[in-house]
Amino acid sequence: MQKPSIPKGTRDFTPQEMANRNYIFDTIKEVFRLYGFQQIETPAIENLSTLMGKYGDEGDKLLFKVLNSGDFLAGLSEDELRSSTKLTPKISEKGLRYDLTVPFARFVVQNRDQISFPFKRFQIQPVWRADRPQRGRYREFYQCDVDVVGSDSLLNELELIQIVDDVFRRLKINIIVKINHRKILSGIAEIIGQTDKITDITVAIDKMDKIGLEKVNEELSSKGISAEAISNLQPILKLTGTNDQKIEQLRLVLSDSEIGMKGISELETIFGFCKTVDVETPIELDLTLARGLNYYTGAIFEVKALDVEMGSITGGGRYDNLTGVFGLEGVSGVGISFGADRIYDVLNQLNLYPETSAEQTRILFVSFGEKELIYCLSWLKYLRSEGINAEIYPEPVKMKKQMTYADNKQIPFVAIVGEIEMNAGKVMLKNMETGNQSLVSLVELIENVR
RNA sequence: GUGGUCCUAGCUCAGUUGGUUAGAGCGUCGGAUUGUGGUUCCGAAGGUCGCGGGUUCGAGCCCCGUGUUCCACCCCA
Repeated sequence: MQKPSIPKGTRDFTPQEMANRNYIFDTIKEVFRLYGFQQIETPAIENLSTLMGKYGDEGDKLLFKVLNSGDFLAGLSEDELRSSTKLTPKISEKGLRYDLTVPFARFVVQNRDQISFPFKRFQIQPVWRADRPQRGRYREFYQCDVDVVGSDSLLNELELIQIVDDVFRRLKINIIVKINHRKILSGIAEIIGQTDKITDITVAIDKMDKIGLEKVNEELSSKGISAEAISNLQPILKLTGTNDQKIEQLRLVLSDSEIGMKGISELETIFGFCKTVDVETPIELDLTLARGLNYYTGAIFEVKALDVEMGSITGGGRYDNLTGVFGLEGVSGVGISFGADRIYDVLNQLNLYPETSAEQTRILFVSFGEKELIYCLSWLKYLRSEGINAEIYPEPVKMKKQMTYADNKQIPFVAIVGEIEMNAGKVMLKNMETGNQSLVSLVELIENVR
């Protein structure tokens, strides 16, 4: 017999774990709806043509590809069989979704006749990445995306920040929102005369936190960025002070860059909005925040948990033309993605789950024979019609066994039914916590259990 | 993709310089208790020591390969 196992980076979830996970999903959903977002779903598999080339070379490598059906090797030449880059497109035309944003862009383009803009959607589904699993990193994990497309207004950015504030307040996780702007990063590249190196620059300074200033400079240098440019970059990397102070300093440095100044003014607007509505969560302008995905064009966000060592638990930003690659130009979008599994890890480490779980059985019927089982059925039906979670132990086995079942499932009430109870038209109701029990009628039962 | 690390019962882990028949706790099942769980006591089941090869009279222990776990890099939620 083989030992069963699951693929690396995937997990099973027990009933208790699912109760905890649903607490997260339900909280997030509730907040999303509060802001007027509507749920959609898209398929787990997409055409590879939809996915490839949207996440950079690295992303393409991390896509799970699905083998074609049938004799997929038929008619292939020697040459094609030997090169995996030539072979892959021949034998696989579908892949598992890598995130929810690109499938959403596809959805918008394909269903534009049924969508009125601005379109506010949320989507909670698993995504798959052929990454090496490690702490906070899985091959299958859930993202909870909220996006607004078809509106350039920075009020959307504000609402996303409010949603973040709201969700993590409800989950009782202390966070900091880091914010940056792609146009400011572009402005910086422009000022130091390295516009073509914008990706290398952002990737390098994204690591400031992790590897420090010196190593970042080394990496910049190894990417072929001149010593002069690196030296021009230093004041920006070392920016300190409040957000307002940082913006003042940036305004000086970027005064000759039109795009940079545009970014500054957008961020100022967003900060202004946040003050207007009193967002309490700390928000920090962090120029080292770059985010890998290259489709962002405006504000970019990232959320870090303050009390736990963990990668970002939420992230997103504005992308001006995501639908362009699918043939719909001029639709701007902004969105964020809550990493449900990392949030789950944070909650587990801090043990922040609420005491009560609504998914529990309230009362278990325990019986001694076939007649008693039948007697219980109408009671069960009535309790359920009253919205009380009730179940019956389906076999009249030894009482100890049935009681243990109730105990393990932490069911607070047990109704014991034998001949005495049946003859009286009642049940013996036992409170499992106190151990007290009494003979009760149906009406009394509901009063006690509810 | 690169480097390191872990793996012994369902779970958490002991296991001496390589030496007879591999242990414990928890959990499971049965009994003490024919209509009463969470406490207690007694008993039982449960293992190809990740897998494959090698060294040896003899391998859970040493060597090689491989898978997996966790960690770091790359990248990312």
